[in-house]
Formats: sequence, C-alpha cells, structure tokens
Amino acid sequence: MDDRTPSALSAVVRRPHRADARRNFDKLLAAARTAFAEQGTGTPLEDIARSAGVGIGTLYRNFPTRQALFDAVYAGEVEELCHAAQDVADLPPWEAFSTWLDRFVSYVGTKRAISEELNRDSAMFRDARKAMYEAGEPLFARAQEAGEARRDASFDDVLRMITGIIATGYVSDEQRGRVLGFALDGIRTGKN
Amino acid sequence: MDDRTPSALSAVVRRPHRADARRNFDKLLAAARTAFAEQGTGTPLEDIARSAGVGIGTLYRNFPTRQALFDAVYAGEVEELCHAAQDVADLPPWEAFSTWLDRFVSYVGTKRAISEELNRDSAMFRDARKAMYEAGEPLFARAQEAGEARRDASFDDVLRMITGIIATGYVSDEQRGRVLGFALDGIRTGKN
DNA sequence: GGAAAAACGGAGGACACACTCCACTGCCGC
DNA sequence: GCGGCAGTGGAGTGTGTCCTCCGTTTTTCC
Repeated sequence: MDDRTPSALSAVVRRPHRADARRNFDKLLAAARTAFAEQGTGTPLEDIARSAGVGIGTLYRNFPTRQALFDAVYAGEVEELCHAAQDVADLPPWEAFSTWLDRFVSYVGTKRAISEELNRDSAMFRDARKAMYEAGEPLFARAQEAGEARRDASFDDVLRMITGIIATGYVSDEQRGRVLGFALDGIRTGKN
Repeated sequence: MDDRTPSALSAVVRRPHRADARRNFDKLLAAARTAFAEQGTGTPLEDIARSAGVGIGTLYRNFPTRQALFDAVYAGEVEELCHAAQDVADLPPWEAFSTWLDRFVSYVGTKRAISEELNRDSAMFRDARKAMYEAGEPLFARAQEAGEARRDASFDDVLRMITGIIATGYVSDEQRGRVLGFALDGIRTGKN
C-alpha cells in the first residue's frame, strides 16, 4: 500500500506517516473489520483496540469517532467491491451481473455492519454508494438491454432487495442462497 | 379484554389482578410497542416507563427483563397476525396468500423490532413462530397446489425473504412496495 | 370505614462504555 | 548517536442505562 489516501472514499481518515503508527493504523482497521463483521457495529471500541494489540488512546487518535472508524472499514470494503466489477466484464450480460452480485453477497453478507448502517447518510456514505453504483449499475443496465432483466426495476431496487435479504437470519447458508435465487428470479425476465 | 392469559403465546408474563395494576400493565405494553417500533429494541426502559406515565419500578415488576417485555409485545403482534389469516380464507389462492403477506408486511414492516430479534430463540419465540406458521402456511400451500406458487420454495423461505426485504431502508414506501413485488414475482409461477 | 395486601415510583448503587489527558517511548532526520 | 517530537497506552472522568429497594399510595375485602 502506498501512503497517500488510497482513494476519495477514505478521505475521512489519514494514514499516519511514521512506520510504527502506520502499522497500528492497519492493525486497528483489520481488528475493526472483523469485530464489526462478527459482533455488529456496537462492539465496544476498547475491545477493538485490545484485539488490535493497541491502547485505546491510539484508536482514538486515528479514528476520533466511532463513525470515522466505521467509515474507514466500510470504504475499504466498498473499494474491493468496485474492483470486482471489472473482473466480470467479459461474461455474458446476466452472468456478469449475477456473478458480481455473488461477490456483493459474500463481501456484504457475512459482515452485517453495512446493512446495519445502510440508512445513515454521511458524506462518505454518499460517496461509497456512488462508487458502488458506478461499478455495478452498468452491469445491470447491460442485462436489461439484453432483455434478461426486467426494465421496471432499477439498480437501486435490486441492491436494496439483496441487501435486505442477506441481512436476515437463515437456518443455513444453503437457505440463504435459495432465497436469494428466488428473489433474483423475480428480477430476471423470460424465466419460468 | 378478559383477565386470564389471552393465549399460550403470552404465558411468559401475567396480567395482574388488581384494576390499577392491570391498567399500568396495558399502558406499558402499548408504550413499549410504539417505542420498539419507532426506535428499535434498544430503547431505554426508563423512556418506555415515562411515556407510559409509570415509574420504572412498575415496569420491572411486570416485566422483570427487557426480554420479557419484548416477548409480550411480540406475542401480541403475532396474535393479530394469526387472526388476519382467517379474514382472507375465501379469496382465490394467490390473492389470499398475498393479501395475508400484505398484512404481515404492515404489521411487521413499520415495527423493525421483530426482524431485529429474528434469530433469538427463546421458548416464547418458538411458539410464536409456530403459531405464525400455522396461520400462514396453509395459505401458501393452497397457492402451491393451485399451481400459483413455485413448489421448490417453502413457506419458511418466503417469510424470511419478506422479513429481510422489509427490514432494510428504502427511499420511499413506494420503493419498498415495488421491491416486494419483484420478490413475490420470483415466488409466483407462470408469471412474466 | 378501616385494616391488610398489593402495587407504585423514583432515588440511588452498580456497571459498561465513551472519550480525555499526559507522562512515557521510540522513530527519524540531522 | 542523539535530540526533538510524533506517537503511545491506560488510568481516570463523565454519562447513560440497568435494576433494586423500600417508604408511600391505592385497592380490595370484610
């Protein structure tokens, strides 16, 4: 990683200049990421600091508010997701879209943090949403143009639907997948 | 209302015998219901007591734990829902089912409490789930038998899907409705 | 009407978590 | 190497919520 702000998304927090500080910064981000994923956004910040092997003071210096920390984690995940959109570029329209959605599901699904905070609207959140849409929307549009996805649905509709579905509890991962499939069938045209 | 336990569902808490106490019990339940609906299950119990016009002590006497209070509220809502199933009994199969789902959505949708705690499994929660399924499942089965709903989906699948979808945030109620429609199309057969 | 029993309510102790502050530590540039 | 200063960490303070306890009030029953 280079040491400038890696993208407009994460402009909120600055990665520090000194080597040890940078190390701590990264450790915190990683710890927060798993903590948010496994226990939700409410995780005590002290726990995160401890599991990063760092004092609480250090956490606060890097991320003055819980929101700043959350934003930083979130920005990272969104970025990964945007990259994924490029990987599917040369699949056929519907496959490209649904593969990207799979990616979306596995990034977002296990980590409930994102759906938890979905309605927040910080500046950073708007940026993230925009970036994500720029990545995913073309894929959906292509599926629509190919006559594979219904035209009365917007990309936003689909994303919210998916987000909702994967955020609930299921008996098994298998059930989650099945249910997702049903919902996608409702988006796809010329099916069944 | 009579003064015995109104159903097996709410066996957890006892409605008190004395008139004033019973009044407070009901006020608390009502206050909790709106509070949970509007601010989620995390609402401070003191707020609920205050908005019921009752001391915190009274709340605790009636509902020794937050869970007990939540269970009581939840039980009430589930009961209403079960009744709704009877009202649609003589509509055509798919209409009956989707009308009941509408009911389900308007009971559950505005109040995010239920979906929040969906994965909890207290004894009471199991009962509620069972009651709800007894009410709704026949409607779904009928739609399946009439060839209107796909056979590879279970009632449980549908319910979880719906719950997930309505629990997320939307730009407008109109969007929520639209998205729900898409998802239901994925469940329905012989469509589009 | 009065006594016993039931219920009330809110002050206050306990706790969990957010966030600050500052004496100490160890990088980095010279 | 070494001095200055960015960075550290955790003890300590503040806040908000849970929950208990008990003197006071209300109801019920005779």
